[in-house]
Amino acid sequence: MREDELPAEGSVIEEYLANEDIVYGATQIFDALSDYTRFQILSALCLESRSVSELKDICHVSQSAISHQMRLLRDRGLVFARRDGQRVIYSLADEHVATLMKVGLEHAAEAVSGEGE
Amino acid sequence: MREDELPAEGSVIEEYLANEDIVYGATQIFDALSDYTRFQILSALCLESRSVSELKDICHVSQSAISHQMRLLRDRGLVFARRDGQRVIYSLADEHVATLMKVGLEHAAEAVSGEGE
DNA sequence: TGAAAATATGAACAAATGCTCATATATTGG
DNA sequence: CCAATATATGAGCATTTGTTCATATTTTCA
Repeated sequence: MREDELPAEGSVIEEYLANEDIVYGATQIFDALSDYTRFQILSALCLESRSVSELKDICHVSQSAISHQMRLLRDRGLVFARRDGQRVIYSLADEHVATLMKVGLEHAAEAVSGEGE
Repeated sequence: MREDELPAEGSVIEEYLANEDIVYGATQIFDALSDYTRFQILSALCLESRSVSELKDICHVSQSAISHQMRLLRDRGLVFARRDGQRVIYSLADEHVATLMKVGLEHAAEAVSGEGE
């Protein structure tokens, strides 16, 4: 089916919701974004690629903690690593991440500003 | 500042990222979407409002499990409850949720279809 | 009023999570 | 080759999480 042809009935989203693997996969990317450290890592990588030690400075956690988190993010296909001498440079591997973070931040910004209502 | 006036420099997103409360709030909404049961609940509520027992049937978990999850979602402002006789009807309270789920599902759908590469 | 139906809540518990600490591995320059 | 630097990994641990079980609360209807 060509991309500009819309299905006669039912939405693509509902098709996705009916697929257990896809739903589970969706929860996995949200899980990746649900931890403060990982969110900081991914937001830093949205702007530019970074080494482990740079990420450690940005997130104010130990080198080991960063490495453990990078493994998780690598395993889930959200970042990829490339070696540059002694350093390992991580980059964002998924274009959806930036979109998600943007919407999540907008949600939170509204919630924070509208706190005293 | 009027909404259609853009700031002279820097992006809104970077402003949000500099605000700890906003970043934490963002991780909280992702956390809500990171559990399979909660994701099912919220996706059901995207389509229409539902009672606890309806959600229990949709998610195949106990009534108690649903109630506990609804409390969490209520506390985070993602759903609101209205009583209708013996039933309590839950509705989606946040328009960002649907957007996030859509992007998350699209991400997962690509990951699933592109598994054998 | 009292039983039935729907929902909420608290305690308890197993599983998952994110960190630290110690140590292993990899790369570079002298 | 060796020391220094950067990163990865495994074990251990405290905390968090999602569920179940039992029970409380709320509402309706006979």
